[in-house]
Amino acid sequence: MCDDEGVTTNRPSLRERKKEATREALRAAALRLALERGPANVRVDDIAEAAGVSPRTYNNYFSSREQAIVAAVTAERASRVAAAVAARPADVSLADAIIDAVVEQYTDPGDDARDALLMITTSPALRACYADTVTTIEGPLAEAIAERCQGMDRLTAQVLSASVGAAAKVALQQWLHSTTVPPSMSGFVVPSGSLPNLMRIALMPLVPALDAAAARSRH
Amino acid sequence: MCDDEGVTTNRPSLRERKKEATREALRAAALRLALERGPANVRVDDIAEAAGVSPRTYNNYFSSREQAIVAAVTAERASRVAAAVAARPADVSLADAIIDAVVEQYTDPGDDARDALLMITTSPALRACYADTVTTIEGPLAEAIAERCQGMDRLTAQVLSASVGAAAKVALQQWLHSTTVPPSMSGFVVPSGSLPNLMRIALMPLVPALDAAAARSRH
DNA sequence: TCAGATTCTTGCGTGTGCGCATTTTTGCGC
DNA sequence: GCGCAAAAATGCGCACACGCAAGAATCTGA
Repeated sequence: MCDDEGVTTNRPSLRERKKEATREALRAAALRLALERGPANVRVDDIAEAAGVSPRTYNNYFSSREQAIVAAVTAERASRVAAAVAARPADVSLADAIIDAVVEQYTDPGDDARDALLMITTSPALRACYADTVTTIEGPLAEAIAERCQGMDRLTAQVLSASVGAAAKVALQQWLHSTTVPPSMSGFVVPSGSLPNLMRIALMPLVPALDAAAARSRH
Repeated sequence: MCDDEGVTTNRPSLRERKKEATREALRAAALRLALERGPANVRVDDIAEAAGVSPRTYNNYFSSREQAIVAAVTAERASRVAAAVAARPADVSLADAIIDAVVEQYTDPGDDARDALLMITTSPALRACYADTVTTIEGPLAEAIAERCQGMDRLTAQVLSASVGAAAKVALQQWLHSTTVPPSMSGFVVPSGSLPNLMRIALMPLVPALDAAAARSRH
């Protein structure tokens, strides 16, 4: 009786909901503890305990200690990039759609993630882990590209999305590096400024490739 | 007396020679043991002992257990790619120079590395580690690109080399995946054939970007 | 030749990643 | 409601990555 399921919620079967709940709990706990005590003073046991699960379970969700912390900030960036690309009207070029979508995800989060970013930039281990998260967009982005350019073969879509991810990673590393070595050497260029700007500049060299592939896909 | 040093050998100061020697010893020992017993039955202690160093020293050279094994095959691929790009005459396009140089490094090694590759494709952990080695070319390749196109800014060179690395990685993963799932599903495309062919195809979408950047660098 | 400064090696201890087998939870058909 | 299959959580144990500090080897300059 009182079996109210599937009416308002369409798919997430209870099992997947709990799964996502614990994942979220781990993310939140990891971020909170890391902000409180500093990243170095947080053991996985602490995170697991704070999330109310076994330490072993933690590694069923995250394969490294830092992953949970950065995941709290990264979360569903990948799917949002893909969705943003798909949401762009069909008359804007593929390159513009992708660049805007990617840059959009890295514009000042403003909210509480501000100090989290600061912490990430401080810890080398977190920096590396954070830079690696850009590669997660490659899968969904490849799908979005293939969806937008019907004639394009799968491999090209994958290569393009991987290149976009690589460019974004370069920009991210450049930005992380510039923020950590403020006034010392590196006296040559570093016109960085804001991350969105830097990322937009980094993606520029790929525009010809995206345009050509898009044109080719339309015969 | 009888101090015969520095005459024939120009620089590698004893210290660096020993360093490279132990690194090579670790590579060789790792590969040999992995081929004999299978990758799963090799502990880092075994490799260290076979190379005549402490287990702790192993991690001063390689940060993961698989790294030493794949390093035996990968070795100096990165510097050879850069050298190959630099060696191409100045009248061939940047895109052709890079594609030929990259593809060249992944053409059938033929020699004893043949069965090593087979072993790598068999073990998932080694596959992942092997796919990651392509990113090592990005640094040297970026330098080679910047060297060839003097007017190009550093960031563009980095983005292009990172994109090339990403494309190569996609090709490699596709190839590794195709060789492990021979007759099952995946019934749609997979025109792979040989790795060099696949890699050449994967790099094609980047040609417009490379051409445009090269043209722009020459004003 | 020798003393001091680098750099590499090593042992130790801690925290981590993960395979495996077991127990608990969830989903589903009756 | 009930029992069974699938999947997740857990406990256990081993091997690994790495920081730290002491010791040995190498480089430097006099």
